[in-house]
Amino acid sequence: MPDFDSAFRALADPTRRRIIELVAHRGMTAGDIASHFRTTRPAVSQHLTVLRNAELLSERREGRTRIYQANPKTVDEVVQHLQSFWSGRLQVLKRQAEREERQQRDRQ
Amino acid sequence: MPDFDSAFRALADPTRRRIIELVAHRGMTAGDIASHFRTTRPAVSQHLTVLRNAELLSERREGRTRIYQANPKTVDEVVQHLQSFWSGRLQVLKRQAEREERQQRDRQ
DNA sequence: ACGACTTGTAAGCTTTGGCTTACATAAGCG
DNA sequence: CGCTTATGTAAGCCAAAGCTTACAAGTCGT
Repeated sequence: MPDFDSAFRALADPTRRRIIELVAHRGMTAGDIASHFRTTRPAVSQHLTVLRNAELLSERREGRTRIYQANPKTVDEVVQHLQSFWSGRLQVLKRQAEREERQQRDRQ
Repeated sequence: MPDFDSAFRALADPTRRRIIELVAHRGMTAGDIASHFRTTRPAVSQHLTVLRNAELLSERREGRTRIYQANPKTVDEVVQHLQSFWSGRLQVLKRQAEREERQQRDRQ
């Protein structure tokens, strides 16, 4: 079970979100990931630490490189948690909002 | 279309996430919301501003009160965006991870 | 053992973020 | 018109976060 607090905090940074997208499909080495950004390599390394602590990425060592890959289970749980905010009322409220929007449009 | 950056940043704070849960079902006045927290009312008011700017809440004025309610459309879009990180590979990777976990368990 | 390569960590700086107190604004009520 | 109620805004403070440079720690090849 992930810590939602650290997960949401990790997702707050745009660089970290881009990192997750990068390694969603396949694993990549730390240096390879860093090369996709303008910031320095240590900065990216720190982002990787944050993402790993949030269990959004998994790390495996291979020779002298470290390979990072997204941890789909955690992201999935974050999505589930976000959806549970609405506890099934999402659809209801959405329809309600659309209805109100329609009424407002029709009034004009 | 919401600004994902401000939305994710808004969700990074635990108090703000609790606020969203509070007003997911029904609208509540600013003071009513603030009474659910230990922090001062102005602090909560600032959180409400952040959430409104991220379009996660909608505000309507009623007399001398302001009523806040979650904006399901934006939350929904954030969820969609998170899921799109995986572009359909979520299930694949999840099964893969579970398979690896099983293998690792069986090895012990 | 040595040198190059890959990566993480420490220290320090600057910006951002959240909190508090004090003040401003605006609506309702007598 | 004052007075109260409901709320937002401004100023200032402190902690957290992100960046950079410098350094440490493994790993591979010769």
